[in-house]
Parts: sequence; C-alpha cells; structure tokens
Amino acid sequence: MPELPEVETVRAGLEKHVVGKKIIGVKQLHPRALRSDSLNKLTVFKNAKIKAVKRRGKFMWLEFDRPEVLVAHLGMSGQFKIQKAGSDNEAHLRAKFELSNGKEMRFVDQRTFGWLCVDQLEEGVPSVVSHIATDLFDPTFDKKSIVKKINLKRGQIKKVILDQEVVSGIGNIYADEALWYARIHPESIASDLSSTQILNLLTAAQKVMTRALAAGGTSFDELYINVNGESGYFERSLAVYGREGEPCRRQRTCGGEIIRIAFTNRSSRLCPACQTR
DNA sequence: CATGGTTCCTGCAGGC
DNA sequence: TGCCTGCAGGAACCAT
Repeated sequence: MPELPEVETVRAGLEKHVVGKKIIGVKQLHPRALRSDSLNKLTVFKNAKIKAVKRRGKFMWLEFDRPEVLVAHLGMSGQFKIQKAGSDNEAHLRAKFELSNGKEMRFVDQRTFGWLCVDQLEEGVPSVVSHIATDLFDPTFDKKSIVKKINLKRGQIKKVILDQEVVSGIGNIYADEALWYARIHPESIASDLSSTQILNLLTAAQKVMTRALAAGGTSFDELYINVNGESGYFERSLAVYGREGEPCRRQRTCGGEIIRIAFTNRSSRLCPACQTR
C-alpha cells in the first residue's frame, strides 16, 4: 500500500531510469488507466523528452520538454516498472511508454484505484494536485501552522492526519504507526489534544516515514514494489500495523497487546494500554 | 464550510 | 471442492 515513503522510492527510481530519455511510443491498455478529466490522451507524450520526476504527498508527475505533464497516483496497488522493451505484458498492465534506450516504463495496477492524467502546471504543481497539502518531506512544510490547523479540527485525529488537504503523504499504515509512537488514541478529537501532542505526532510520522524510506518502503502484501520489482523491508519494523494480538513493543512499560478496532469501514491498530483517549 | 459516509476495484483468506 | 462473505485501501464524490 504505497504511502509517502513508497511513492518517494518509486519517484526516485523513475528519476534515475527515465530522466533524459525520450518517449518513442505510448500504449494505453485499459480505459480507466486515464482519469476522465485528463486534458489529453497519453499519446500526447510521443517524442517528448523527460526532464524531471516530481512528487507531492502520494501524487507524482513527470515533466517534459513541453507544457503537458504526466500525473500519476498509485492508489493502493499501482506500480511503475522499468522493463526491457517487448517483454511479456504483466497481468494488470494499464499503460506502457517505450523509451529511447530500449526500455519501457510500465504502469501496472491490479485494483485500478491508481490512475494517470495529462495535466498542466499551475505555479509549479499540476492542477489536479493543487488542492493537496505539502507533505512531511517537503522542505517548505510549515509544521507550526499545520499544528494550529489540526488543533482547530473537531474530527478524530486519525481522520485528520489522513486528510491529504491538511497534511499529505500519510496513509493508514503510517497513521497507525505515528499515533502509537506519540501515544495518542486514534479516536481522540483533534481539538482536545495539546499543540505539543500534535507536534509530537507530526514528528513521529516524519521519523517513521524517514526510517521506512531508508528501508525502501513497506511491502506488506507484495502489492508495493520499486521500479526494479523489488520489495521494501520496513514491514519487519512496524510497531502496530498487522500486529494485532501481539505484545506492544513498549511492553516493559505498558504490558499491552495490540488490538484492531473499526475505523470508517476499515481498521485501526493500536495499543490500548499506552494509547489512551 | 466542515464533517462523515459511500463508492470505485480485484484478489485472497476463511467459513461452511 | 466451491461458493459466499469480508477485508484490504486512497481519494473523489455526495449527503448532512
């Protein structure tokens, strides 16, 4: 499930393999691979030279020697792979871009929550990304003002940090991890927390995602892989996600056991002993 | 405007 | 063995 560290791993992999290359052929293999509000078909990138691969939160985009940009979101199962041109198609191959160096950049997506989109930049950011907040890896991320913003929200803290318009890049896994590190119950109301608690939470999210990035990301169910098809190794370091029924890693001080509770049609994992409301 | 609920999709695990 | 149900999830979209 790609969140900020996983998307950044993919972005960096693409940057290494495709910047400076020219797209010599484009093929879309699934109608929904392209967002319905795309400004054009993917073939607009034929003969375009790739200049940069950028990212905000979980959204990334390719810039070219022309005004159009290619925006991509991995959803929950999207993958970019670099393959030798003409290799067999993957089971869920959605689009492929043949490059000038004999390779292909491929977008593969089993569950079709991911998408591609032809867009244009508005003040350096694609218009479909303009409503997305800065992420915790962004040098312009303003922690103090985001803490204030979060502190005004009346919703549950987990819902707030998953809101990509408040702070971007955090998904279900790292939300649970950060809340555990900060010892905050996911159902706590954001405005009931102190600014110190919220600051600690953002710092925890930053730290856990930085460590995850260093490990190449989290590959919980093999749906996330980097551009070379390799898994990340952060899964073994998770404190709560996927650990329900197991002892809290702070057991020496709390003695708790990780539980799973319902959260807006899905789940939260937490230690009920050290994450109190 | 803020907030909360629903929906899209596929594959897999578990129960019977 | 095979059918059914539930679960996994990001974010657009709709309802209140």
